[in-house]
Amino acid sequence: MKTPDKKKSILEAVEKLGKTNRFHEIKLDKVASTAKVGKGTIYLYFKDKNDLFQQVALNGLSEVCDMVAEDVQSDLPFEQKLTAVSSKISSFFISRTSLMNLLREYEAQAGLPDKYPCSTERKRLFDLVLQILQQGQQEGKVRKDIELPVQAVFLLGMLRTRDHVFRRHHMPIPEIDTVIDLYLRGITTR
Amino acid sequence: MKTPDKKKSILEAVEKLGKTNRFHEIKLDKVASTAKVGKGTIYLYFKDKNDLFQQVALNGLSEVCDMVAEDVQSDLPFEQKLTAVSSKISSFFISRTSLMNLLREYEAQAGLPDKYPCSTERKRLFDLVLQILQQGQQEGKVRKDIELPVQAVFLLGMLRTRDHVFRRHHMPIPEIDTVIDLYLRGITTR
Amino acid sequence: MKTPDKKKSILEAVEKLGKTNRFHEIKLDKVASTAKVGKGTIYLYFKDKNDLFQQVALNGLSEVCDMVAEDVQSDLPFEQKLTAVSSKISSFFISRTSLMNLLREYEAQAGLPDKYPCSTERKRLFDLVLQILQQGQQEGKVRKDIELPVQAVFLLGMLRTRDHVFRRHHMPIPEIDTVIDLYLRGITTR
Amino acid sequence: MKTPDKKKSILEAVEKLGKTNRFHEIKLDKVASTAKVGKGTIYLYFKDKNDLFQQVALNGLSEVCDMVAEDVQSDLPFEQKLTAVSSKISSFFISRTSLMNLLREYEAQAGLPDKYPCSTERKRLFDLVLQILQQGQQEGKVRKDIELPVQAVFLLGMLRTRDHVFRRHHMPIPEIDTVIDLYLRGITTR
DNA sequence: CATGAATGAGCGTTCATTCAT
DNA sequence: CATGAATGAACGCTCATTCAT
Repeated sequence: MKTPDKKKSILEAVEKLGKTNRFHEIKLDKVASTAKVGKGTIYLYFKDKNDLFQQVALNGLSEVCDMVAEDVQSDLPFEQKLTAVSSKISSFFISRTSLMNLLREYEAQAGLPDKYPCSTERKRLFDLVLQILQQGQQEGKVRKDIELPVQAVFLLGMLRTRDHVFRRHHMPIPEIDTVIDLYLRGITTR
Repeated sequence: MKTPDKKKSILEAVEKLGKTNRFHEIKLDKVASTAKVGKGTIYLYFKDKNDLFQQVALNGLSEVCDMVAEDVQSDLPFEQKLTAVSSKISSFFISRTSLMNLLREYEAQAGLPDKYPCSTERKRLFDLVLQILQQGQQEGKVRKDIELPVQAVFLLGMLRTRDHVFRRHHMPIPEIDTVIDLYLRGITTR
Repeated sequence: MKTPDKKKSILEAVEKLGKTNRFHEIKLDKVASTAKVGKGTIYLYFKDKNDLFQQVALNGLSEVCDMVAEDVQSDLPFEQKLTAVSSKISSFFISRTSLMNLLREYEAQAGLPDKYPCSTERKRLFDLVLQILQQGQQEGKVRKDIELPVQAVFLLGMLRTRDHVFRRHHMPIPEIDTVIDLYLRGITTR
Repeated sequence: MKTPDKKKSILEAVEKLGKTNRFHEIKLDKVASTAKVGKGTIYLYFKDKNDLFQQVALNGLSEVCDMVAEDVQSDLPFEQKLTAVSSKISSFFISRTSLMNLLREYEAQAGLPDKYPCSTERKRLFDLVLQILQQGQQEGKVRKDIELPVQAVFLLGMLRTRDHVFRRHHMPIPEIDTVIDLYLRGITTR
């Protein structure tokens, strides 16, 4: 096994364990044995437990961002692009729930507002969404009386809601088209 | 100091400490000293740490539910009632961010879907929101092509987003009217 | 309930609880509730937990001593007296196993050799047995080549063995006559 | 210091501390410092405090059993074999009083009759003694009117008495020959 | 580089004891 | 006298981190 493989298998082990445990309940002993790596090895690649977990979260976020970035570049019309990107983000959230939980746990803590590396990646995703909305606005399809960043935040919020809340309460997850429809047109009858 | 005061001050201490720490980082020693109570006293009123934290969360939820329940009974028209209730929920979320974090930490853990008491209270809040949307539908103001529970979930999701995301990213929190406007009419221009 | 009753019911509670628990596992909370007495009341009659338990043991020992003392005064011939007394001691041991366990737990600890009050009572029992053996020696029935105190110790030892070991290993308890027969004549064929 | 040494020094530390304290009074902190070992190290070799103490007791018992087993195989005549073995058992008891106290504390607790590993070792010692008595019976030297197991129990009982009672009451410990003599011939004059 | 035995600070929890009522 | 709510010292155990190999 080559060196960088060890780092990777450690990161994967954490995410895997996250599927069945709250993150702060994961023990490094378990991570090491799951990754089939000595416990000391973890400290070769990560400063400490916090750093390890942060990198897990960061890795995941980067992955979505990269995927989404491609779509944003395409020259689809606004609605289609919005739907395509939202679908990607949301299914990523859903398939890697544990990772999103980790992120949430980390961000729940008070301190770390800017200094911490996930923010940068978060910002990148946010900017990508913003770009789409700007395109929509240029196409005259998006409201101008509400600031775009606010609108962007709520799109991401709805996608996260789709990912988390329904499953938690044993409700069927709505189609992504339904979500986008709600986002675009609201709940009001026409 | 009489008995119920001690229990209350313990609950308050936890919530206070939650403002500056992730909940699983709160030490009972600190809770005791913050509440100005002996460490053993905690165990007079709570089975263990988990029980204590669960009661903190439950208490908070019940409080919102009670507040909201009143408004739901009023005979305001749909939009006004929706705004009023949303405002209450959201400002409660905002003023007790630490408590919502606690709730989230608890719900992030795998098991405990129904058995745990917060679910009941959560459901109550959900049902209250649902009632309002039903009224809206009877007034012909709410879409019928999307199931009401789905719409209810997203309202609560947006309120939570308002509470959490903006502050985390140092963006100004949008007015509750803006949020409701987005929720009602979506981002699309008319 | 008159005052001295409280003390008595506390003592009884301890002995009762000793039937199902090792003594050092008994909590004063449980003692108080078993005795139907406030927890503070225990400290009205006993200096502390140690004192309480010591008095329980002492009480029990005194009881046997008193019972045995009567028989020792009787003018039965040696063997009969020996059997009668042994029977009394042993059945007392058996019926109050928990109390004997307490005594054993207390005496297992290093310090307390003389100063502690049970020794006196122990000595009294020992002296009573010694008296019987002296009578036996006067009647010419007891060996003179082995010191009487040694013989006395082993009689008590055998009675304690009868009480404890057999039950612990699920063996039928031998008749007291068998025990005395072994004690008097040994295991050798004639 | 290599691995098995650590386990051994922990076991020895417990036994050493047992000489001056009742066993349930021994704190793991003290065990660790006495063994010159980190507190956590104890948990590398033992499941918990109970397991540690049980292994201490078990170890000791096994040791006597092994020693005694040799002698039982020898082809000495009955009385000599009995004396030799008894001497070994008793001096072991005496030199490891603390360990026997531990055993007693463990066996004093209610449940655990068979399930717990010391029972097996106890049984082994018992069986060895039984073998000697059987030999004695074959040589026509041991009574047949009393069941051998009963006789075996009382031999062990007397040895334990020799170990414990005399020292506790500051009496000189009788010679092992005296004890065996009493056991073989009883207290009666011939 | 890689390991995992060893560590010990730190936590949740218990329970004998106190004292205001 | 009697109570039991309140206390906090003390314990068993965990687990992130280190370091000798």
